[in-house]
Amino acid sequence: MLHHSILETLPRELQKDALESIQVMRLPPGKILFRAGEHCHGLPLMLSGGVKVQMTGISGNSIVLYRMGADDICTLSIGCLMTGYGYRAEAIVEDESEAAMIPRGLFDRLMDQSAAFRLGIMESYGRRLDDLMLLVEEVAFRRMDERLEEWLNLRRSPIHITHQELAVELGTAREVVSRLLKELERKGRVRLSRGRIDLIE
Amino acid sequence: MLHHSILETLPRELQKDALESIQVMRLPPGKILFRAGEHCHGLPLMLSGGVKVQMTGISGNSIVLYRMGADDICTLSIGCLMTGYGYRAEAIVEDESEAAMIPRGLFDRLMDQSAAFRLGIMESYGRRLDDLMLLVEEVAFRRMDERLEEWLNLRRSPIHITHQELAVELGTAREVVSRLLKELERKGRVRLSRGRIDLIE
DNA sequence: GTGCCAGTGTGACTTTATCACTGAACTGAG
DNA sequence: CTCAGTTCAGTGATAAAGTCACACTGGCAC
Repeated sequence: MLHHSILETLPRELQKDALESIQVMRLPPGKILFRAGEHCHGLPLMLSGGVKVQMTGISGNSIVLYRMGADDICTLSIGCLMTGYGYRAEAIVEDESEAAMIPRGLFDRLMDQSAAFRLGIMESYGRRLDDLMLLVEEVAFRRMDERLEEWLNLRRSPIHITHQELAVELGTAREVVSRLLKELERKGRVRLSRGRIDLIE
Repeated sequence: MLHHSILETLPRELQKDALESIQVMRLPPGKILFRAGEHCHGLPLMLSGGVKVQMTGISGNSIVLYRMGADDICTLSIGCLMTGYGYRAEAIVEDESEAAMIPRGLFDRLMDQSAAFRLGIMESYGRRLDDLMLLVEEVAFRRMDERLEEWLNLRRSPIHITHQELAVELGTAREVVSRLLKELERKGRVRLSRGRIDLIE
């Protein structure tokens, strides 16, 4: 079902209009929502599921910048939509998701006619900037073993992920993750197996 | 003089209105435009000069996130303005600057009534997200010696800066900067003196 | 001058990144 | 099932970067 809180805020008539011209996309896990360099043809509103946004540097290394979940707005798309530049990052569907595509014309109309819609967009932008600022600090100054433990503790055991994927989450090298995990296993905090991490206690 | 391209785009009548309720601030070097935790009472438009935005992590380390110059918009303020949260970063005036303060009410009105104003705001947001994404990649993956040289080569010799300040620019430790600079001096690329770096050639 | 202090230099050590390689675990074809 | 190919994980060696501790020094205030 098409349900997103930013659409709820619209006046009844505008909402009706909107619901007609919006198409809902079903996104299976692994699907690429957009790639680096691609152009943007609409603003995706996340209805359900989960999508990660990551970027690959010139060095070839990648890092996950943030995630989008139900009721999020793909803020990154707005910039591409307005300036016509291509995406700098890529978005990969993690959990079975649904997203509503708002075409450029409708976006302009909603921005023009609804203060609540504008507020939603601005808030979303603000949160995203905040996320990225925190990430910069994290990457620049925090210790990798702390960040790894924190990341693990935010999940529910067992965690299905390869060391390489975990390295991309943290923006480091696979070997570093392997060594730190091995250290945690020695301390009895985790149990390791291929593509899987079990948290202990 | 109050001149900012986003104001130029306004329809004549709105522009007249705007110019009346906007107050211009003179900002001497060293002045703090806003501090972390402070609340925001308007959107600053940069008319001239230069301001750096930096953030201090829990660790106490700081890093420069980006700079604002003439004709820029302090995008970071919009989020604070709309959500009411405090700033996460601080803004420090570097060169003698002027900024126009757009109060909340006027901002809302401009967003409501001018598509060009909205476009300007969105573009500014997009650029800022882009900047931060590039910074994340830079901090996570690039070598410090390269980043240092690049930073130096973007300035005009002599550069008046302490090693500590340069460390904040790059998000690293003072000792690292000192050692890398010493290495550059040994290679004959720079000449070092207290609070000053001369580029050679 | 003398004392003070921000700024700088450097050794010792830890943490993280990179490179190179090994072996183990899974997959699919036959 | 067996074998070959591929992905994933472990690890040593080495280099780069971060941390801690402390010595030195240039310039300003008195």
